[in-house]
Amino acid sequence: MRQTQLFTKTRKEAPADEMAKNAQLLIRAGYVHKEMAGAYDLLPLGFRVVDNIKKIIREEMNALGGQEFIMTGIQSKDVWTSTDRWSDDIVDIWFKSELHAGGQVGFGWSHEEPITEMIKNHISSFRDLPIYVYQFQTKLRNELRAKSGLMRGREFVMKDMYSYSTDAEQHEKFYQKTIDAYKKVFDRLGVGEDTFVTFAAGGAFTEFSHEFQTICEAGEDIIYINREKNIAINEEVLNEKTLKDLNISREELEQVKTAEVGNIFNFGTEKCEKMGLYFKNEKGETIPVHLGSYGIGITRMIGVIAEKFSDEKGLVWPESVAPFQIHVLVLGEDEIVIAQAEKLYGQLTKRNIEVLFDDRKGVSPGEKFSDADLLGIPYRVVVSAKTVQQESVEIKKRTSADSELVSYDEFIARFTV
RNA sequence: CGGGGUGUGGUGUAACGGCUAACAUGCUGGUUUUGGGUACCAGUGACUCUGGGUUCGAAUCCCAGCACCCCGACCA
Repeated sequence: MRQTQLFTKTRKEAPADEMAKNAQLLIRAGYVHKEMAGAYDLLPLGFRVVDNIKKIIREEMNALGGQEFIMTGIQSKDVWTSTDRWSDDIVDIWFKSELHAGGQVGFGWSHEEPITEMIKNHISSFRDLPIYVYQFQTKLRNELRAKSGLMRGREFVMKDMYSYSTDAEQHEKFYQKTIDAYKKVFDRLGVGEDTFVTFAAGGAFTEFSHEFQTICEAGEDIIYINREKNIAINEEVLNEKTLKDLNISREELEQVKTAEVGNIFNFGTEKCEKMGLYFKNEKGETIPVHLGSYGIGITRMIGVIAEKFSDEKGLVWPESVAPFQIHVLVLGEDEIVIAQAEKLYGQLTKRNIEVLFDDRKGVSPGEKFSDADLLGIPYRVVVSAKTVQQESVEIKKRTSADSELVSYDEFIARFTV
């Protein structure tokens, strides 16, 4: 994409009311625009990042046998009264509205109840199970206090997957597979090293749920980890019993601040019993379905990545999520130089390599460099009078201070998969 | 929801209760410059969040509302 066609602009200063580093950088670089507290537009650059994150998750969820679908954002009151979660006294983050035709609707903060209700139409026999479905949904939550930029919003995108299984064993098998798939996802997103499968409060049916917690100063959670034994425990369940169960002592644990980027939860048969989701087994008996839910916060993930991968100059995207792979900068307005840059840009795009081409005229080299640093695209490639003279380009990784001169052919070859 | 703070051109800031609300940045036009936000000239752009009140006079003081930020609580 040509930078002259990109409608967003960079800015030197972040809005004064934005304290969170992730929001400051993302706004300055033009990835997002703030509509109101806890609500951010995804501008073209931010949209591309979200898309890349989705692609990775989609691949891993499909590999698990997940089927992608999408549910509505508005939800009926009845569905939620069956599990007693419609009341504001019980769920305090509801956005609700009245229908002109009469009756109330809620705006989805979760889809556990509606999906289970919908699934009732499709399950009657053990032959119909298991079912794994997932969606990328915009969730609306009337948070008492939005904060930390993209990390706790009132509107955010979440991948939520649900598993419907015949029994505990079938459920457990999938649950474990999902843990592995999630690990792959976070590895691919570049945060695998710092992401821990964490024991957390489990609710009525199970003792623990599992949270995926990524070390992040801007996070809201405190967890205790032991890297060697690969154990992580949320502060909320850290007690003598937990330590004993996990066979670890308090002294072996390191306290870290984290952001919850994923959560997987076993409902057992509780919710399906409440909602009347049963099936007939081989013997013709009527049995409640086992339900599991598995979430990943997509937009929060962007915030976490921005927090973790950035420096004083700007963002530093991992290649897997970067809006573009290469940022080509043309310096000066010498016709030969511009022609060479155009030629390379054409060659790269023809090979489906994602390139942002800084073709702006009348913009000084310094400004282009600063913008490139702020945008944080993994590879910066400079085409200038100097490089053209040597029939080469200058490549610099965003993560490195050094650059190297590379011939045109080698440059193209290097990025051709 | 409890506590604290802040609302001034697009953005960041300034202005004792008193001249036409200042500066930087951005944007427009021009000259200049071309490997780290080049320099200069000329322009552009604000009912000082809203509504009341005090005062001869309010961006400035008071009250209310709204918005935003921070701390806490909350976060199946």
